[in-house]
Amino acid sequence: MQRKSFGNMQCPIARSLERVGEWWSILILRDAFYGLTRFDQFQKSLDIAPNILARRLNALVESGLLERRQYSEKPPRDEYVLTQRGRDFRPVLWALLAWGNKHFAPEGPSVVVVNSDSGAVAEPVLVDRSTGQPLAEPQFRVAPGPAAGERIRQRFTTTPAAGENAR
Amino acid sequence: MQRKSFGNMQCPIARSLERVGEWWSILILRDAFYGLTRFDQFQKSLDIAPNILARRLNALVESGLLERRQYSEKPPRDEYVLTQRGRDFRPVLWALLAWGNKHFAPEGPSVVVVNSDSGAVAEPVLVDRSTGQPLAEPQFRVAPGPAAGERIRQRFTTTPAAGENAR
DNA sequence: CAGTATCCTGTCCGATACTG
DNA sequence: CAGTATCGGACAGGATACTG
Repeated sequence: MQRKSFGNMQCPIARSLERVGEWWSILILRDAFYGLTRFDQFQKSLDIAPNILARRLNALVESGLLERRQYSEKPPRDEYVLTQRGRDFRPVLWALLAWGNKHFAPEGPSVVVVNSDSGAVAEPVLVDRSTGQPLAEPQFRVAPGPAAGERIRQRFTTTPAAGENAR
Repeated sequence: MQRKSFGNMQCPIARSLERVGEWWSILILRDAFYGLTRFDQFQKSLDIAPNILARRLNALVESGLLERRQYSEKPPRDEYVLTQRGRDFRPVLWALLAWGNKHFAPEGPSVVVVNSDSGAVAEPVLVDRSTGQPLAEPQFRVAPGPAAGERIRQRFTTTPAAGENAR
């Protein structure tokens, strides 16, 4: 990890982890989605050391997930807002939320996704956009894409359970 | 993180991160979904030090994501297979995959989700199971659930953009 | 208020050697 | 093959003090 390339960097999952692999990064994004934008809002919310917060915030800006925006000039003040790339991260967050609720909340969920109008609790499911089918196995699986290099292609031809899941 | 509680541990996202917060954990799960089960398969695939692999594998077993299963007795041999809890993690992985493909694959995707039968490339979208509506803002938002404690409840009443997203 | 500058610690991780 | 045992390095993260 860190800068050492990390397995096969062609893998989109590994690439994603390059940007949000640290704990705080994801929690900061969670709070950004919640509407927090200012340094000290994050700090209070997360109870994180200021230097660490600054470091993670900078990393997120460099990765293009957050954008620094000056909201005051007299005393120069910056706020951090989600970019499109950052906003696109929400499904990951909500998938994580759904998984956590299902498996690590014996007392019931403390945070849920709801319909803003009706207030009805939503149950997040991953589906294929065009067909609407739930993305479950064995109906769906991962496969090499058009830009797959040799290394990735091999994984799908030489390994024991190519396409099948471990049972 | 580590054992220091980590912000608000009632948050399902934080709880999830407790189990899969480390880089290798997620990559190991990715490979487990791919069908790998044996120690040295993971090691070769990930190019990870054996002691680290053992550590992460044990953590995953302790968290109930993987299950150790003896597949040979003469020489005792264990393999690691996904539990139900582990299999439920797939949406997170695929959301991560979709996000990586969209934002960090200028040359096009190297790995995609496909329909096993037709081979058609699927586009993962998070929707509400009962209504089928895409889980996007501002139609949907997070809200305190039935088991929300005081601290969580406060976040949704006292902060600037309760329910709204940063624009 | 929004950070920066230091110093320190924990531990994640890498490399290597060894074993049933 | 499936790990365990050690040693060391890098860095995330914590605590604290300071500044425009």
